[in-house]
Amino acid sequence: MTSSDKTLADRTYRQLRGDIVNGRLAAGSKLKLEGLAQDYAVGMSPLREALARLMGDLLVVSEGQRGFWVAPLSLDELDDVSRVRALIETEALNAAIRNGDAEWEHEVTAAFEALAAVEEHLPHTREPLPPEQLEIWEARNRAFHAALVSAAGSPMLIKLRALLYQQSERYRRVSLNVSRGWRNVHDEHRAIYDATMQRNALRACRMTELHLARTAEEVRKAMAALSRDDDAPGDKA
Amino acid sequence: MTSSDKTLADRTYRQLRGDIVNGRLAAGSKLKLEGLAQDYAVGMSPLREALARLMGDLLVVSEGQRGFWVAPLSLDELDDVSRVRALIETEALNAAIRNGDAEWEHEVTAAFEALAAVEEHLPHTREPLPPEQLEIWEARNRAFHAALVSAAGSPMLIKLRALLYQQSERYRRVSLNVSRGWRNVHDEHRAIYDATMQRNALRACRMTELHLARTAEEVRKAMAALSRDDDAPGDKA
DNA sequence: TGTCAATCTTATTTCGATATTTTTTCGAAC
DNA sequence: GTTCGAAAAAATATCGAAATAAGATTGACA
Repeated sequence: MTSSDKTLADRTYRQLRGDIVNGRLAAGSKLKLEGLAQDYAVGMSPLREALARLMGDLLVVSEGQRGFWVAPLSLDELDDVSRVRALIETEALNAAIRNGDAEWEHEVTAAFEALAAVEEHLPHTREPLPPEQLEIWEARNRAFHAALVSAAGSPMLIKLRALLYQQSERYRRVSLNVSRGWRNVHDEHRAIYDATMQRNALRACRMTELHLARTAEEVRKAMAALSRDDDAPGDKA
Repeated sequence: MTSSDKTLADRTYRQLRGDIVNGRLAAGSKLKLEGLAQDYAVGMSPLREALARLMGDLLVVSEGQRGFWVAPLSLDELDDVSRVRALIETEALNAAIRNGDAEWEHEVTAAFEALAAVEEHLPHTREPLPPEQLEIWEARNRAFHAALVSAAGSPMLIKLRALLYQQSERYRRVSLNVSRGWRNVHDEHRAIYDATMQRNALRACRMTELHLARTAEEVRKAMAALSRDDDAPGDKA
């Protein structure tokens, strides 16, 4: 859509990726090729190509002659992803604080202010965020975290960080659908931003770890609640 | 071939991956689809699927309607990959030393001894290793490093480690074709092994870092020599 | 020398044929 | 009457080949 969609396979890859990350395609569900080909209006070849690429992003799994599934989510994997993400993200942030120049500071500031504009009047109530505002917040949150590490000077670190961020985002979306309102995520972002601008790498990394750990904890609660609901689905059969 | 080749796309993926990692398909070279389809005796569909998956492994790059290339190698990327690999690998080794049980110790020991059996009568001369012995050494080196971290208890860490190992292997293969004989790589492996068995995580990680840094240094020299040769290819035009 | 158009090469995609897995049906045994 | 298993049927994944469309190249013309 927005960026380089030179081929149908490209476009389909991006669409599928979005639909998996935001949960429109449920975790663990079977991806029936014929249905997908219809929904996305493509033939088998570009579709399979897109799915093959998504395997590399750890968003899709496949089994021999049996087809493709959306990669499942689990509490164990949530822990795993969160911990590895903290490792990568702090390493990258540390490097960025060492290497970042004035332009980087400017970009981080712009990203932070854009994010702050959304976060400052976030509902403290327990009503769920309207979908389109959620999309805006997701986009700016992603942009802020990406901007922070953009000066790390390590393409590999940045690639891995993006991979792990995307994994985390899948989990986070689960919790946002169940969430009892927003914790003070904005304060956490501000703490990271301030420490970064002061070039206090140690503090910036600690704040990042805290931020990731709290997010993971929130997701963990939401997922635990969900799986309890699955076990005891109430009255309706 | 050996493992799960349930589909043609699978087999082609593995074959291509091997041919890229061991350098049979040169870094940066164009992957002409028709030619590959002939060489690997497959149609377009499985071939493209395999290439799409290789993009996720960072072994292949593609550009819009222009096709596929073997991902290029560069000195900058070598540094980048080596550093990130050290980060991931030490983190994983540290966790493995914390978590590893007796079975893990046994597996590591078996892998080390298999590797040692090859390394102990490695030529100290400057003759290049015969290809089939090189393959054996590569396989056992890979198995040893994989065994070390296998008890890390973090699937994600292990996945990323495998990705980075594969990247490093591409670079290492370059240097082995130019190499002036083997440095005492066996002593380095033994040092890592001994520290690991003593559950001395700090020392094991330091030895690993040293091992990776030395390997990277060797590759760097080889690549620098190669690119000098490219610039001044001698008499022949 | 630069630009445009015709042509050729190559990547991309569609579509239909084939092979595999899953489900259903039917029958026999317990 | 129920359970188990085999065989047929349906659904689905995989693959190859031909059609399409995009990009690169060449050569004529200005």
